[in-house]
Amino acid sequence: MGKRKTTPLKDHAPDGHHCTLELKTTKLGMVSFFRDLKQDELDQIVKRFSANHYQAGDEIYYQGEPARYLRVVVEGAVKLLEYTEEGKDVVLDILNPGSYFGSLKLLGSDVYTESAVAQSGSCILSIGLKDFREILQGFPSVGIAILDTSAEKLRSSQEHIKQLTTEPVETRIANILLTLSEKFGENKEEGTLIQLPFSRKDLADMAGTTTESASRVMSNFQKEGIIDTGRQWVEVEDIEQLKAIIQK
Amino acid sequence: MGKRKTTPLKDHAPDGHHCTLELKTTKLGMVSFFRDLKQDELDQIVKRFSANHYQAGDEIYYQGEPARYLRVVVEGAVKLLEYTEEGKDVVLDILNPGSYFGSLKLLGSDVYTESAVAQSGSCILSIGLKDFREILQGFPSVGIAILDTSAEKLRSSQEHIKQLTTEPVETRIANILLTLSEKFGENKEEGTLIQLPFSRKDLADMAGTTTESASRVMSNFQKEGIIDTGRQWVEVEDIEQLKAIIQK
DNA sequence: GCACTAAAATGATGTATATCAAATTAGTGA
DNA sequence: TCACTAATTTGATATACATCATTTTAGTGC
Repeated sequence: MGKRKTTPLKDHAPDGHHCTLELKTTKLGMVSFFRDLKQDELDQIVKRFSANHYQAGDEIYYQGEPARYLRVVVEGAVKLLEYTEEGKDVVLDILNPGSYFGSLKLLGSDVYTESAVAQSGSCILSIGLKDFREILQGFPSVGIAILDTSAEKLRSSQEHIKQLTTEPVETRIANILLTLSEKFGENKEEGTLIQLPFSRKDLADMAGTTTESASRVMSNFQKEGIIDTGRQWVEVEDIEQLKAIIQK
Repeated sequence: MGKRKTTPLKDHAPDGHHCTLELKTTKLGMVSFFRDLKQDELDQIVKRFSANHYQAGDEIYYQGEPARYLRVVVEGAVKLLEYTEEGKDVVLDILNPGSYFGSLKLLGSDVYTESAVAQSGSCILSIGLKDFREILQGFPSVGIAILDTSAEKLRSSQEHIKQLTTEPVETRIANILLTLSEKFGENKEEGTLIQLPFSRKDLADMAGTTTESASRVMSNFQKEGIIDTGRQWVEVEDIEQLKAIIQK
Protein backbone atom coordinates (compact mmCIF):
# COMPACT_ATOMS: atom_id res chain seq x y z
CA MET A 1 0.00 0.00 0.00
CA GLY A 2 1.83 3.05 -1.24
CA LYS A 3 1.97 6.35 0.58
CA ARG A 4 2.64 8.48 -2.45
CA LYS A 5 3.08 12.20 -2.67
CA THR A 6 1.81 12.57 -6.22
CA THR A 7 -0.68 10.93 -8.55
CA PRO A 8 0.78 7.93 -10.27
CA LEU A 9 -1.22 8.92 -13.35
CA LYS A 10 0.63 10.53 -16.17
CA ASP A 11 -0.32 14.08 -17.03
CA HIS A 12 -2.11 13.25 -20.22
CA ALA A 13 -1.42 15.62 -23.08
CA PRO A 14 -2.56 18.95 -21.69
CA ASP A 15 -1.74 20.63 -24.98
CA GLY A 16 -2.95 19.39 -28.33
CA HIS A 17 0.04 20.07 -30.50
CA HIS A 18 0.59 16.44 -31.29
CA CYS A 19 -3.06 15.95 -32.29
CA THR A 20 -2.20 16.35 -35.94
CA LEU A 21 -2.53 14.93 -39.37
CA GLU A 22 0.33 12.48 -38.92
CA LEU A 23 -1.29 11.11 -35.80
CA LYS A 24 -4.54 10.81 -37.72
CA THR A 25 -2.95 8.70 -40.40
CA THR A 26 -1.05 6.44 -38.08
CA LYS A 27 -3.90 5.94 -35.63
CA LEU A 28 -6.87 5.71 -37.94
CA GLY A 29 -5.49 2.50 -39.41
CA MET A 30 -5.76 1.01 -35.94
CA VAL A 31 -9.48 1.54 -35.80
CA SER A 32 -10.99 -1.84 -36.36
CA PHE A 33 -13.27 -0.91 -39.21
CA PHE A 34 -10.57 0.61 -41.34
CA ARG A 35 -8.08 -2.14 -40.67
CA ASP A 36 -8.60 -4.08 -43.84
CA LEU A 37 -8.18 -1.14 -46.21
CA LYS A 38 -5.14 -0.63 -48.38
CA GLN A 39 -2.87 2.32 -47.63
CA ASP A 40 -4.08 4.47 -50.51
CA GLU A 41 -7.71 3.80 -49.62
CA LEU A 42 -6.98 4.76 -46.07
CA ASP A 43 -5.32 7.96 -47.22
CA GLN A 44 -8.44 8.98 -49.08
CA ILE A 45 -10.49 8.42 -45.96
CA VAL A 46 -8.12 10.13 -43.59
CA LYS A 47 -8.48 13.34 -45.54
CA ARG A 48 -12.13 13.53 -44.65
CA PHE A 49 -11.53 13.46 -40.91
CA SER A 50 -10.56 16.43 -38.84
CA ALA A 51 -8.71 16.26 -35.54
CA ASN A 52 -9.50 18.08 -32.32
CA HIS A 53 -7.97 18.14 -28.91
CA TYR A 54 -10.00 18.28 -25.71
CA GLN A 55 -8.92 18.89 -22.14
CA ALA A 56 -10.10 16.63 -19.35
CA GLY A 57 -13.64 17.68 -18.50
CA ASP A 58 -14.44 19.31 -21.84
CA GLU A 59 -17.84 18.51 -23.32
CA ILE A 60 -17.45 17.05 -26.80
CA TYR A 61 -21.17 17.11 -27.40
CA TYR A 62 -24.28 17.35 -25.32
CA GLN A 63 -27.42 15.22 -25.39
CA GLY A 64 -30.13 16.86 -27.47
CA GLU A 65 -27.77 18.58 -29.89
CA PRO A 66 -28.26 17.74 -33.55
CA ALA A 67 -26.09 14.73 -34.26
CA ARG A 68 -23.89 15.52 -37.20
CA TYR A 69 -20.61 13.73 -36.64
CA LEU A 70 -19.15 10.36 -36.15
CA ARG A 71 -16.07 10.46 -33.95
CA VAL A 72 -13.11 8.29 -33.15
CA VAL A 73 -10.93 8.39 -30.05
CA VAL A 74 -7.32 8.50 -31.10
CA GLU A 75 -5.77 9.31 -27.77
CA GLY A 76 -7.10 9.74 -24.24
CA ALA A 77 -10.48 8.61 -22.97
CA VAL A 78 -14.07 9.68 -23.54
CA LYS A 79 -16.94 9.23 -21.13
CA LEU A 80 -20.41 8.70 -22.59
CA LEU A 81 -23.16 9.55 -20.17
CA GLU A 82 -26.74 10.63 -19.72
CA TYR A 83 -27.68 13.42 -17.37
CA THR A 84 -31.09 12.76 -15.89
CA GLU A 85 -33.75 15.26 -14.88
CA GLU A 86 -33.16 14.54 -11.21
CA GLY A 87 -29.46 15.28 -11.53
CA LYS A 88 -28.22 11.72 -11.54
CA ASP A 89 -25.55 10.91 -14.10
CA VAL A 90 -25.59 7.54 -15.81
CA VAL A 91 -22.27 6.59 -17.35
CA LEU A 92 -22.85 4.34 -20.33
CA ASP A 93 -19.27 3.71 -21.31
CA ILE A 94 -15.71 4.93 -21.12
CA LEU A 95 -14.02 4.70 -24.48
CA ASN A 96 -10.38 4.04 -25.16
CA PRO A 97 -8.38 4.85 -28.28
CA GLY A 98 -9.71 3.09 -31.36
CA SER A 99 -13.37 3.35 -30.32
CA TYR A 100 -15.94 5.23 -32.28
CA PHE A 101 -18.80 7.26 -30.87
CA GLY A 102 -21.33 9.89 -31.90
CA SER A 103 -23.97 9.21 -34.45
CA LEU A 104 -24.54 6.34 -36.80
CA LYS A 105 -27.99 7.45 -37.74
CA LEU A 106 -27.20 8.11 -41.35
CA LEU A 107 -30.79 8.27 -42.52
CA GLY A 108 -32.70 11.39 -41.74
CA SER A 109 -31.53 13.72 -39.03
CA ASP A 110 -31.21 12.94 -35.38
CA VAL A 111 -30.07 14.23 -32.08
CA TYR A 112 -27.43 12.92 -29.69
CA THR A 113 -29.11 10.86 -27.04
CA GLU A 114 -26.14 10.92 -24.67
CA SER A 115 -23.39 13.37 -23.82
CA ALA A 116 -19.68 12.90 -24.42
CA VAL A 117 -17.02 14.32 -22.13
CA ALA A 118 -13.25 14.01 -22.39
CA GLN A 119 -12.25 12.03 -19.30
CA SER A 120 -8.60 12.91 -19.83
CA GLY A 121 -6.80 15.04 -22.39
CA SER A 122 -7.92 13.50 -25.67
CA CYS A 123 -7.37 13.67 -29.38
CA ILE A 124 -10.59 13.02 -31.28
CA LEU A 125 -11.23 12.67 -34.98
CA SER A 126 -14.57 13.65 -36.49
CA ILE A 127 -16.25 13.13 -39.79
CA GLY A 128 -19.52 14.57 -41.01
CA LEU A 129 -22.24 12.01 -41.56
CA LYS A 130 -22.60 12.88 -45.22
CA ASP A 131 -18.91 12.22 -45.84
CA PHE A 132 -19.16 9.04 -43.88
CA ARG A 133 -22.12 7.84 -45.89
CA GLU A 134 -20.04 8.32 -49.01
CA ILE A 135 -17.24 6.26 -47.55
CA LEU A 136 -19.69 3.49 -46.80
CA GLN A 137 -21.03 3.62 -50.31
CA GLY A 138 -17.51 3.44 -51.70
CA PHE A 139 -16.22 0.76 -49.34
CA PRO A 140 -18.88 -1.76 -48.39
CA SER A 141 -16.34 -3.66 -46.32
CA VAL A 142 -16.19 -0.70 -43.95
CA GLY A 143 -19.92 -0.99 -43.43
CA ILE A 144 -19.64 -4.65 -42.62
CA ALA A 145 -16.85 -3.99 -40.16
CA ILE A 146 -18.82 -1.27 -38.42
CA LEU A 147 -21.84 -3.49 -38.22
CA ASP A 148 -19.58 -5.87 -36.40
CA THR A 149 -18.35 -3.33 -33.86
CA SER A 150 -21.82 -1.99 -33.35
CA ALA A 151 -23.08 -5.49 -32.63
CA GLU A 152 -20.30 -5.70 -30.08
CA LYS A 153 -21.46 -2.46 -28.50
CA LEU A 154 -24.97 -3.76 -28.23
CA ARG A 155 -23.60 -6.90 -26.65
CA SER A 156 -21.72 -5.01 -23.98
CA SER A 157 -24.71 -2.83 -23.32
CA GLN A 158 -26.79 -5.96 -22.75
CA GLU A 159 -24.16 -7.32 -20.43
CA HIS A 160 -24.46 -4.06 -18.51
CA ILE A 161 -28.23 -4.60 -18.22
CA LYS A 162 -27.72 -8.11 -16.99
CA GLN A 163 -25.28 -6.98 -14.33
CA LEU A 164 -27.55 -4.22 -13.10
CA THR A 165 -30.42 -6.62 -12.64
CA THR A 166 -28.59 -9.61 -11.25
CA GLU A 167 -25.36 -8.56 -9.52
CA PRO A 168 -24.85 -6.70 -6.25
CA VAL A 169 -22.89 -3.47 -6.15
CA GLU A 170 -19.63 -5.11 -5.08
CA THR A 171 -19.63 -7.44 -8.07
CA ARG A 172 -20.55 -4.66 -10.48
CA ILE A 173 -17.66 -2.57 -9.26
CA ALA A 174 -15.26 -5.49 -9.47
CA ASN A 175 -16.35 -5.93 -13.05
CA ILE A 176 -15.81 -2.30 -13.87
CA LEU A 177 -12.33 -2.35 -12.39
CA LEU A 178 -11.53 -5.41 -14.44
CA THR A 179 -12.80 -3.86 -17.66
CA LEU A 180 -11.01 -0.58 -17.04
CA SER A 181 -7.76 -2.35 -16.32
CA GLU A 182 -8.13 -4.19 -19.61
CA LYS A 183 -8.82 -0.98 -21.48
CA PHE A 184 -6.46 1.38 -19.70
CA GLY A 185 -4.16 -0.89 -17.70
CA GLU A 186 -0.43 -0.22 -17.49
CA ASN A 187 1.79 -2.84 -15.94
CA LYS A 188 3.71 -1.80 -12.86
CA GLU A 189 5.81 -3.75 -10.40
CA GLU A 190 3.03 -3.96 -7.85
CA GLY A 191 0.18 -4.57 -10.25
CA THR A 192 -1.80 -2.92 -13.02
CA LEU A 193 -2.27 0.81 -12.84
CA ILE A 194 -5.44 2.03 -14.52
CA GLN A 195 -4.13 4.91 -16.61
CA LEU A 196 -7.30 6.95 -16.37
CA PRO A 197 -8.40 9.55 -13.86
CA PHE A 198 -11.75 8.61 -12.35
CA SER A 199 -13.38 9.51 -9.08
CA ARG A 200 -15.63 7.57 -6.75
CA LYS A 201 -18.50 9.46 -8.31
CA ASP A 202 -17.49 8.35 -11.80
CA LEU A 203 -17.27 4.81 -10.53
CA ALA A 204 -20.65 5.09 -8.87
CA ASP A 205 -22.22 6.47 -12.05
CA MET A 206 -20.81 3.54 -13.98
CA ALA A 207 -22.04 0.99 -11.46
CA GLY A 208 -25.44 2.58 -10.98
CA THR A 209 -24.90 3.24 -7.30
CA THR A 210 -23.95 6.13 -4.99
CA THR A 211 -20.57 7.68 -4.27
CA GLU A 212 -20.76 6.45 -0.69
CA SER A 213 -21.49 2.85 -1.65
CA ALA A 214 -18.71 2.90 -4.22
CA SER A 215 -16.39 4.28 -1.58
CA ARG A 216 -17.28 1.55 0.90
CA VAL A 217 -16.66 -1.17 -1.65
CA MET A 218 -13.33 0.35 -2.64
CA SER A 219 -12.27 0.65 0.99
CA ASN A 220 -12.94 -3.04 1.46
CA PHE A 221 -11.06 -3.95 -1.69
CA GLN A 222 -8.10 -2.00 -0.41
CA LYS A 223 -8.24 -3.60 3.03
CA GLU A 224 -8.23 -7.01 1.35
CA GLY A 225 -5.21 -6.04 -0.72
CA ILE A 226 -7.08 -6.31 -4.01
CA ILE A 227 -6.36 -2.74 -5.03
CA ASP A 228 -4.31 0.25 -4.09
CA THR A 229 -6.10 3.52 -4.62
CA GLY A 230 -6.01 7.25 -4.08
CA ARG A 231 -7.80 10.27 -5.46
CA GLN A 232 -8.87 9.59 -8.99
CA TRP A 233 -6.59 6.62 -9.45
CA VAL A 234 -6.72 2.87 -8.92
CA GLU A 235 -4.13 0.19 -9.23
CA VAL A 236 -5.26 -3.42 -9.33
CA GLU A 237 -2.92 -5.53 -7.22
CA ASP A 238 -4.69 -8.85 -7.24
CA ILE A 239 -6.62 -9.54 -10.42
CA GLU A 240 -7.35 -13.12 -9.40
CA GLN A 241 -9.17 -12.05 -6.28
CA LEU A 242 -11.11 -9.54 -8.36
CA LYS A 243 -12.14 -12.29 -10.74
CA ALA A 244 -13.09 -14.48 -7.80
CA ILE A 245 -15.50 -11.80 -6.58
CA ILE A 246 -17.04 -11.61 -10.04
CA GLN A 247 -17.54 -15.37 -10.22
CA LYS A 248 -18.97 -16.01 -6.77
CA MET B 1 -63.13 -4.11 -14.84
CA GLY B 2 -64.18 -7.18 -16.78
CA LYS B 3 -65.03 -10.52 -15.31
CA ARG B 4 -64.27 -12.56 -18.39
CA LYS B 5 -64.47 -16.28 -18.85
CA THR B 6 -61.78 -16.53 -21.50
CA THR B 7 -58.57 -14.79 -22.46
CA PRO B 8 -59.18 -11.75 -24.60
CA LEU B 9 -56.00 -12.65 -26.47
CA LYS B 10 -56.39 -14.17 -29.87
CA ASP B 11 -55.09 -17.68 -30.31
CA HIS B 12 -52.09 -16.75 -32.36
CA ALA B 13 -51.46 -19.04 -35.30
CA PRO B 14 -51.03 -22.39 -33.63
CA ASP B 15 -50.30 -24.00 -36.99
CA GLY B 16 -47.75 -22.70 -39.43
CA HIS B 17 -49.46 -23.27 -42.72
CA HIS B 18 -49.62 -19.63 -43.57
CA CYS B 19 -45.93 -19.11 -42.84
CA THR B 20 -45.07 -19.39 -46.49
CA LEU B 21 -43.24 -17.86 -49.38
CA GLU B 22 -46.02 -15.42 -50.20
CA LEU B 23 -45.99 -14.15 -46.66
CA LYS B 24 -42.24 -13.79 -46.90
CA THR B 25 -42.48 -11.60 -49.95
CA THR B 26 -45.22 -9.39 -48.65
CA LYS B 27 -43.79 -8.98 -45.19
CA LEU B 28 -40.10 -8.68 -45.93
CA GLY B 29 -40.68 -5.42 -47.74
CA MET B 30 -42.00 -4.04 -44.48
CA VAL B 31 -38.73 -4.61 -42.72
CA SER B 32 -37.13 -1.22 -42.45
CA PHE B 33 -33.84 -2.05 -44.01
CA PHE B 34 -35.33 -3.50 -47.17
CA ARG B 35 -37.88 -0.77 -47.59
CA ASP B 36 -36.00 1.27 -50.14
CA LEU B 37 -35.31 -1.58 -52.52
CA LYS B 38 -37.05 -2.02 -55.84
CA GLN B 39 -39.40 -4.96 -56.25
CA ASP B 40 -37.03 -7.04 -58.38
CA GLU B 41 -34.18 -6.42 -55.95
CA LEU B 42 -36.41 -7.48 -53.12
CA ASP B 43 -37.36 -10.64 -54.98
CA GLN B 44 -33.72 -11.62 -55.29
CA ILE B 45 -33.27 -11.17 -51.59
CA VAL B 46 -36.43 -12.96 -50.55
CA LYS B 47 -35.21 -16.11 -52.23
CA ARG B 48 -32.34 -16.36 -49.82
CA PHE B 49 -34.53 -16.38 -46.73
CA SER B 50 -36.30 -19.42 -45.40
CA ALA B 51 -39.42 -19.34 -43.27
CA ASN B 52 -40.12 -21.26 -40.08
CA HIS B 53 -42.99 -21.40 -37.70
CA TYR B 54 -42.61 -21.67 -33.94
CA GLN B 55 -45.14 -22.37 -31.23
CA ALA B 56 -45.35 -20.19 -28.15
CA GLY B 57 -42.54 -21.26 -25.84
CA ASP B 58 -40.31 -22.81 -28.53
CA GLU B 59 -36.64 -21.96 -28.33
CA ILE B 60 -35.45 -20.42 -31.58
CA TYR B 61 -31.85 -20.46 -30.45
CA TYR B 62 -29.99 -20.79 -27.21
CA GLN B 63 -27.19 -18.66 -25.83
CA GLY B 64 -23.81 -20.25 -26.52
CA GLU B 65 -24.83 -21.89 -29.79
CA PRO B 66 -22.78 -20.95 -32.84
CA ALA B 67 -24.42 -17.91 -34.37
CA ARG B 68 -25.07 -18.62 -38.00
CA TYR B 69 -28.29 -16.83 -38.90
CA LEU B 70 -29.85 -13.45 -39.01
CA ARG B 71 -33.58 -13.61 -38.41
CA VAL B 72 -36.61 -11.45 -38.96
CA VAL B 73 -39.94 -11.64 -37.14
CA VAL B 74 -42.72 -11.72 -39.69
CA GLU B 75 -45.58 -12.62 -37.41
CA GLY B 76 -45.94 -13.15 -33.68
CA ALA B 77 -43.47 -12.08 -31.01
CA VAL B 78 -40.00 -13.13 -29.96
CA LYS B 79 -38.49 -12.75 -26.52
CA LEU B 80 -34.74 -12.20 -26.27
CA LEU B 81 -33.34 -13.13 -22.90
CA GLU B 82 -30.33 -14.23 -20.93
CA TYR B 83 -30.51 -17.08 -18.49
CA THR B 84 -28.12 -16.48 -15.62
CA GLU B 85 -26.18 -19.03 -13.58
CA GLU B 86 -28.35 -18.40 -10.53
CA GLY B 87 -31.50 -19.10 -12.50
CA LYS B 88 -32.64 -15.53 -12.97
CA ASP B 89 -33.89 -14.65 -16.43
CA VAL B 90 -33.13 -11.24 -17.85
CA VAL B 91 -35.42 -10.24 -20.69
CA LEU B 92 -33.60 -7.91 -23.04
CA ASP B 93 -36.38 -7.23 -25.49
CA ILE B 94 -39.65 -8.45 -26.94
CA LEU B 95 -39.68 -8.13 -30.70
CA ASN B 96 -42.65 -7.43 -32.89
CA PRO B 97 -43.05 -8.13 -36.61
CA GLY B 98 -40.50 -6.30 -38.71
CA SER B 99 -37.69 -6.59 -36.16
CA TYR B 100 -34.48 -8.44 -36.83
CA PHE B 101 -32.53 -10.51 -34.35
CA GLY B 102 -29.79 -13.11 -34.21
CA SER B 103 -26.29 -12.38 -35.31
CA LEU B 104 -24.79 -9.44 -37.12
CA LYS B 105 -21.25 -10.54 -36.44
CA LEU B 106 -20.37 -11.10 -40.04
CA LEU B 107 -16.63 -11.24 -39.51
CA GLY B 108 -15.25 -14.39 -38.03
CA SER B 109 -17.44 -16.81 -36.18
CA ASP B 110 -19.37 -16.12 -33.03
CA VAL B 111 -21.83 -17.50 -30.61
CA TYR B 112 -25.29 -16.25 -29.63
CA THR B 113 -24.97 -14.26 -26.45
CA GLU B 114 -28.66 -14.37 -25.65
CA SER B 115 -31.50 -16.84 -26.16
CA ALA B 116 -34.55 -16.33 -28.34
CA VAL B 117 -37.94 -17.81 -27.51
CA ALA B 118 -41.20 -17.49 -29.39
CA GLN B 119 -43.48 -15.60 -27.03
CA SER B 120 -46.50 -16.46 -29.13
CA GLY B 121 -46.97 -18.52 -32.29
CA SER B 122 -44.54 -16.88 -34.69
CA CYS B 123 -43.39 -16.93 -38.26
CA ILE B 124 -39.66 -16.24 -38.52
CA LEU B 125 -37.45 -15.77 -41.56
CA SER B 126 -33.78 -16.72 -41.44
CA ILE B 127 -30.81 -16.10 -43.64
CA GLY B 128 -27.32 -17.53 -43.33
CA LEU B 129 -24.68 -14.97 -42.54
CA LYS B 130 -22.72 -15.73 -45.69
CA ASP B 131 -25.76 -15.03 -47.84
CA PHE B 132 -26.43 -11.91 -45.89
CA ARG B 133 -22.90 -10.66 -46.34
CA GLU B 134 -23.37 -11.05 -50.07
CA ILE B 135 -26.54 -9.00 -49.97
CA LEU B 136 -24.70 -6.27 -48.12
CA GLN B 137 -21.94 -6.32 -50.68
CA GLY B 138 -24.48 -6.07 -53.47
CA PHE B 139 -26.70 -3.44 -51.87
CA PRO B 140 -24.74 -0.98 -49.76
CA SER B 141 -27.97 0.87 -48.97
CA VAL B 142 -29.13 -2.15 -46.99
CA GLY B 143 -26.00 -1.91 -44.88
CA ILE B 144 -26.65 1.74 -44.16
CA ALA B 145 -30.23 1.03 -43.21
CA ILE B 146 -29.21 -1.76 -40.87
CA LEU B 147 -26.61 0.43 -39.28
CA ASP B 148 -29.46 2.78 -38.61
CA THR B 149 -31.67 0.18 -36.94
CA SER B 150 -28.78 -1.21 -34.98
CA ALA B 151 -27.98 2.27 -33.68
CA GLU B 152 -31.63 2.41 -32.63
CA LYS B 153 -31.27 -0.88 -30.78
CA LEU B 154 -28.25 0.41 -28.93
CA ARG B 155 -30.19 3.51 -28.03
CA SER B 156 -33.06 1.56 -26.55
CA SER B 157 -30.67 -0.66 -24.68
CA GLN B 158 -29.07 2.43 -23.16
CA GLU B 159 -32.47 3.75 -22.21
CA HIS B 160 -33.02 0.45 -20.45
CA ILE B 161 -29.78 0.95 -18.50
CA LYS B 162 -30.80 4.44 -17.54
CA GLN B 163 -34.15 3.24 -16.28
CA LEU B 164 -32.67 0.44 -14.25
CA THR B 165 -30.32 2.80 -12.48
CA THR B 166 -32.59 5.77 -11.97
CA GLU B 167 -36.24 4.71 -11.90
CA PRO B 168 -38.14 2.76 -9.24
CA VAL B 169 -39.93 -0.47 -10.13
CA GLU B 170 -43.33 1.16 -10.57
CA THR B 171 -42.02 3.56 -13.20
CA ARG B 172 -40.10 0.85 -15.01
CA ILE B 173 -43.22 -1.27 -15.24
CA ALA B 174 -45.30 1.67 -16.44
CA ASN B 175 -42.73 2.20 -19.16
CA ILE B 176 -42.82 -1.42 -20.21
CA LEU B 177 -46.59 -1.39 -20.44
CA LEU B 178 -46.45 1.71 -22.57
CA THR B 179 -43.86 0.24 -24.91
CA LEU B 180 -45.72 -3.04 -25.23
CA SER B 181 -48.96 -1.29 -25.98
CA GLU B 182 -47.20 0.64 -28.73
CA LYS B 183 -45.73 -2.53 -30.18
CA PHE B 184 -48.61 -4.93 -29.68
CA GLY B 185 -51.57 -2.71 -28.85
CA GLU B 186 -55.00 -3.38 -30.33
CA ASN B 187 -57.71 -0.81 -29.88
CA LYS B 188 -60.78 -1.94 -27.98
CA GLU B 189 -63.79 -0.06 -26.68
CA GLU B 190 -62.41 0.08 -23.14
CA GLY B 191 -58.81 0.77 -24.03
CA THR B 192 -55.79 -0.81 -25.66
CA LEU B 193 -55.40 -4.55 -25.38
CA ILE B 194 -51.80 -5.72 -25.51
CA GLN B 195 -52.04 -8.54 -28.02
CA LEU B 196 -49.26 -10.59 -26.45
CA PRO B 197 -49.36 -13.25 -23.78
CA PHE B 198 -47.04 -12.36 -20.93
CA SER B 199 -47.02 -13.36 -17.29
CA ARG B 200 -46.03 -11.46 -14.16
CA LYS B 201 -42.77 -13.33 -14.32
CA ASP B 202 -42.14 -12.12 -17.88
CA LEU B 203 -42.92 -8.62 -16.76
CA ALA B 204 -40.63 -8.94 -13.76
CA ASP B 205 -37.82 -10.25 -15.94
CA MET B 206 -38.26 -7.27 -18.24
CA ALA B 207 -38.28 -4.78 -15.36
CA GLY B 208 -35.43 -6.40 -13.45
CA THR B 209 -37.54 -7.14 -10.42
CA THR B 210 -39.39 -10.08 -8.83
CA THR B 211 -42.72 -11.65 -9.72
CA GLU B 212 -44.14 -10.51 -6.41
CA SER B 213 -43.12 -6.89 -6.87
CA ALA B 214 -44.45 -6.88 -10.40
CA SER B 215 -47.70 -8.30 -9.12
CA ARG B 216 -48.04 -5.64 -6.42
CA VAL B 217 -47.49 -2.86 -8.93
CA MET B 218 -50.02 -4.35 -11.32
CA SER B 219 -52.57 -4.74 -8.55
CA ASN B 220 -52.22 -1.06 -7.74
CA PHE B 221 -52.52 -0.06 -11.38
CA GLN B 222 -55.72 -2.06 -11.60
CA LYS B 223 -57.13 -0.53 -8.41
CA GLU B 224 -56.44 2.90 -9.86
CA GLY B 225 -58.21 1.98 -13.07
CA ILE B 226 -55.08 2.34 -15.17
CA ILE B 227 -55.23 -1.19 -16.48
CA ASP B 228 -57.44 -4.22 -16.63
CA THR B 229 -55.57 -7.48 -16.39
CA GLY B 230 -55.86 -11.23 -16.04
CA ARG B 231 -53.63 -14.22 -16.54
CA GLN B 232 -51.10 -13.44 -19.22
CA TRP B 233 -52.96 -10.46 -20.56
CA VAL B 234 -53.13 -6.72 -19.95
CA GLU B 235 -55.34 -4.02 -21.30
CA VAL B 236 -54.33 -0.41 -20.82
CA GLU B 237 -57.37 1.66 -19.91
CA ASP B 238 -55.80 4.98 -19.07
CA ILE B 239 -52.68 5.76 -21.03
CA GLU B 240 -52.51 9.30 -19.73
CA GLN B 241 -52.24 8.15 -16.15
CA LEU B 242 -49.56 5.69 -17.20
CA LYS B 243 -47.61 8.49 -18.81
CA ALA B 244 -48.07 10.59 -15.70
CA ILE B 245 -46.42 7.89 -13.61
CA ILE B 246 -43.51 7.79 -16.01
CA GLN B 247 -43.03 11.55 -15.89
CA LYS B 248 -43.32 12.15 -12.17
C1' DG C 1 7.43 21.12 5.01
C1' DC C 2 2.85 23.30 5.60
C1' DA C 3 -1.65 24.88 4.85
C1' DC C 4 -5.48 24.25 2.06
C1' DT C 5 -9.44 21.96 -0.29
C1' DA C 6 -12.04 18.78 -2.76
C1' DA C 7 -12.23 13.83 -2.60
C1' DA C 8 -12.97 10.09 -0.01
C1' DA C 9 -14.29 7.60 4.05
C1' DT C 10 -17.17 6.57 7.82
C1' DG C 11 -21.26 6.40 10.80
C1' DA C 12 -26.22 6.40 11.80
C1' DT C 13 -30.54 5.82 9.98
C1' DG C 14 -34.27 5.13 6.53
C1' DT C 15 -36.53 2.73 2.73
C1' DA C 16 -37.55 0.27 -1.51
C1' DT C 17 -37.64 -3.99 -2.77
C1' DA C 18 -36.31 -8.95 -2.11
C1' DT C 19 -37.46 -13.06 0.19
C1' DC C 20 -40.22 -16.46 2.28
C1' DA C 21 -44.70 -18.35 3.07
C1' DA C 22 -49.43 -18.96 2.30
C1' DA C 23 -54.08 -17.94 0.40
C1' DT C 24 -56.79 -16.75 -3.52
C1' DT C 25 -58.50 -16.99 -8.12
C1' DA C 26 -58.68 -16.89 -13.37
C1' DG C 27 -59.32 -19.53 -16.95
C1' DT C 28 -59.16 -24.19 -18.77
C1' DG C 29 -61.05 -28.63 -20.21
C1' DA C 30 -64.18 -32.20 -19.06
C1' DT D 1 -71.41 -26.04 -14.44
C1' DC D 2 -67.63 -27.83 -11.84
C1' DA D 3 -63.24 -29.29 -10.44
C1' DC D 4 -58.61 -28.40 -11.10
C1' DT D 5 -54.12 -26.09 -11.27
C1' DA D 6 -50.84 -22.82 -12.32
C1' DA D 7 -50.85 -17.90 -12.13
C1' DT D 8 -51.46 -14.37 -9.25
C1' DT D 9 -52.08 -12.01 -5.07
C1' DT D 10 -51.25 -10.82 -0.45
C1' DG D 11 -48.86 -10.69 4.02
C1' DA D 12 -44.87 -10.69 7.18
C1' DT D 13 -40.17 -10.10 7.47
C1' DA D 14 -35.37 -9.35 6.08
C1' DT D 15 -31.74 -6.81 3.75
C1' DA D 16 -28.91 -4.38 0.52
C1' DC D 17 -28.39 -0.08 -0.45
C1' DA D 18 -29.60 4.94 -0.34
C1' DT D 19 -29.60 8.97 2.26
C1' DC D 20 -28.04 12.33 5.38
C1' DA D 21 -24.48 14.09 8.27
C1' DT D 22 -19.80 14.49 9.53
C1' DT D 23 -14.96 13.51 9.73
C1' DT D 24 -10.76 12.33 7.65
C1' DT D 25 -7.19 12.62 4.25
C1' DA D 26 -4.65 12.72 -0.29
C1' DG D 27 -2.44 15.47 -3.10
C1' DT D 28 -1.65 20.14 -4.62
C1' DG D 29 0.75 24.58 -4.75
C1' DC D 30 3.04 27.69 -2.02
